[in-house]
Amino acid sequence: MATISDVAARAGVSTATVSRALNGKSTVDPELAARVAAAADELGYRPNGPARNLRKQETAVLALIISDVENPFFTAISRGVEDVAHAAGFSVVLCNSDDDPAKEREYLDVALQERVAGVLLSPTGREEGAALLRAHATPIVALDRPLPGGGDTVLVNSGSAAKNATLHLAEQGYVRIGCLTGPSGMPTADARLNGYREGLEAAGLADLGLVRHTEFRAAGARRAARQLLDQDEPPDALLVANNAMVVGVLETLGELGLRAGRDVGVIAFDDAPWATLLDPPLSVVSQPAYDMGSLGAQLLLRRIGGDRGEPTTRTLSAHLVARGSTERST
Amino acid sequence: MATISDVAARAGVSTATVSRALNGKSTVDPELAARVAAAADELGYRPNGPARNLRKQETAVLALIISDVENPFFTAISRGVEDVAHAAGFSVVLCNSDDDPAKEREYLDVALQERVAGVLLSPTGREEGAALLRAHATPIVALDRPLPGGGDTVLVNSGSAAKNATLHLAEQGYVRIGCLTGPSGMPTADARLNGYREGLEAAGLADLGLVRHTEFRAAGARRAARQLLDQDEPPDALLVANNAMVVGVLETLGELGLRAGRDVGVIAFDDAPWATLLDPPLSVVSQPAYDMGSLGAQLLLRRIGGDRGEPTTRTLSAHLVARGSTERST
DNA sequence: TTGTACGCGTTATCAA
DNA sequence: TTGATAACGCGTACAA
Repeated sequence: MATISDVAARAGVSTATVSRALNGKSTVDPELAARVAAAADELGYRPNGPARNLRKQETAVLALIISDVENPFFTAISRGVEDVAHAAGFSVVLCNSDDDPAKEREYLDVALQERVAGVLLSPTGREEGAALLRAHATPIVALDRPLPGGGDTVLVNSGSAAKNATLHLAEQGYVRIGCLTGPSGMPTADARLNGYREGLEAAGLADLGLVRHTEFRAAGARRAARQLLDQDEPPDALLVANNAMVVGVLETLGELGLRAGRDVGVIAFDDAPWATLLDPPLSVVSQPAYDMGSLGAQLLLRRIGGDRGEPTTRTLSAHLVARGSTERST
Repeated sequence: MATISDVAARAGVSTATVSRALNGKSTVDPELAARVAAAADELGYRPNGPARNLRKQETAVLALIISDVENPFFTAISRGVEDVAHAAGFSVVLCNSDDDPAKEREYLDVALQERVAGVLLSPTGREEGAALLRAHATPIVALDRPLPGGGDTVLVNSGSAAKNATLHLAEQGYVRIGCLTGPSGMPTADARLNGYREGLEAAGLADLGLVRHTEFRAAGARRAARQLLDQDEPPDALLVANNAMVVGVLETLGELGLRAGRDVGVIAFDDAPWATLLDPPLSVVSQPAYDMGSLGAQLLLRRIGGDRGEPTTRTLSAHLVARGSTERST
């Protein structure tokens, strides 16, 4: 592949002039610049990225470490990140941690090694990973979940949204409200559970212990829902902590011949295009995932740009979308 | 950040020895190797990726250029790619082309500039992009859509799957079968349309011109479905070319008070977790997206490994999953 | 305004 | 087995 000296030779100038011309420095004779441009074009010259990165001691690459691209919540985040990054001339390397601390750590190592300009991380839990990055002065922004040691963070008010959702269920007349949340120890799972409990209390409802922890997936939720609903005194409503899980819950309802809304109130985190297609339509807590991604990327780019201000935490608002699955009369 | 010479100084050896020790060359005294490892550990040393890439004239990075990560079909592909790449020690940079040739071209430029080891591309259409890569000897694998100039490709038999889906509708007693497909000129859209026409013919049904082209999104499909169904002689069944579009179609059915299956048979490309939650459950043509990704990555890695064999095209099979939305009696 | 020459951090070659 | 040294391709300080 053609190098800068090939271009220089062809244009009859020095490599320095080529570099200057191609990088748009003003201090270059227009005629020479034209010759250089022509030569570069003819040779199909592309600056060698690694060489340039080495020389400049910086890259235009962001690492985005999330649990799973197949989760619509995270794909929306990643789309927000990508759009902002791309507009600023940055590339994004995407990493699936599968919520596995070891995998997360591994990707952080790669990010460090490749000298990425910054990292967007949805932390699996209590990490020493954060310290790792800080020690190497690589800017980092936490998404969706806080970073143990602090730092720039973009969150959603999961807890209060869960509380509101619980209150909404209570207002609709449900009295035995249960909750399916994620693995205990995972911040979002815990926040939603706490919000749920606050909601029960605020509504004056007793906590009947109708709670199950499971991984954030349909299969686990299916089992958990089955357990809860097979009890002697089953819940008459469920707050479900994410989109994948509610699929399992609704399947289980179907198997048991129960109808969402009428028999069991259902509300879940994360809206989806298909939520309105269900019968009854699914009530949800809609999270601004795309905005989280784009805001996080903006924060990160500011740091990369040299901002040394205090760490900021931005908390975005989820909002409740009431549909038929939380109406008894449905 | 610590460099290799820092480590060398601390361990009291030369940089060459450090390099050898850290890269596990056998020709290094165990005791020295231990000293090096200790020094590297104490300094928190990470080899400088760009420097190494420059020196080795190769990177362990794959570029994946798809139209949109928010499309579940492509996220499944990207997950397949990522898993295989990661297992082989490669990173993946993810790019959303939005089916815009200009954006695709831009990303190809970046990929070339960063000297990625290879590219996985879902081509927007008739490209000169392929030629670009070939000219620079960067291995490329086309996913889901063929590359104009040929080359390694992983496809799905969209066309025959569409034909089967059409035959299935005909067998179920539908006689005025329409088709909503993607933009004309896009290979998958055209293949599905052609398959649909073959299906009509094989079933002995007249082609009534019940075809609409739209972008692969819900909004376009909504308008198109409305147009078709508002006709004097509307279709009694629809073959829909993807998952996002069928959301628009089903919404439109709902607005018009029509029931899938009973009033209008519906079958769409791409299965989804929520397809069975609908009433009636949605019949689909299920595509092996994850496998496409992982197979594509394997093909690419083989090329990167130096395989100079003939270009291969692998065509995977989609399969029909009949559910309630293609049953008149539902 | 242009050119020469150095160094970014590694790995690979060659002698020792 | 080890060390000195030369690249890899680029950007930039300095000299012209």
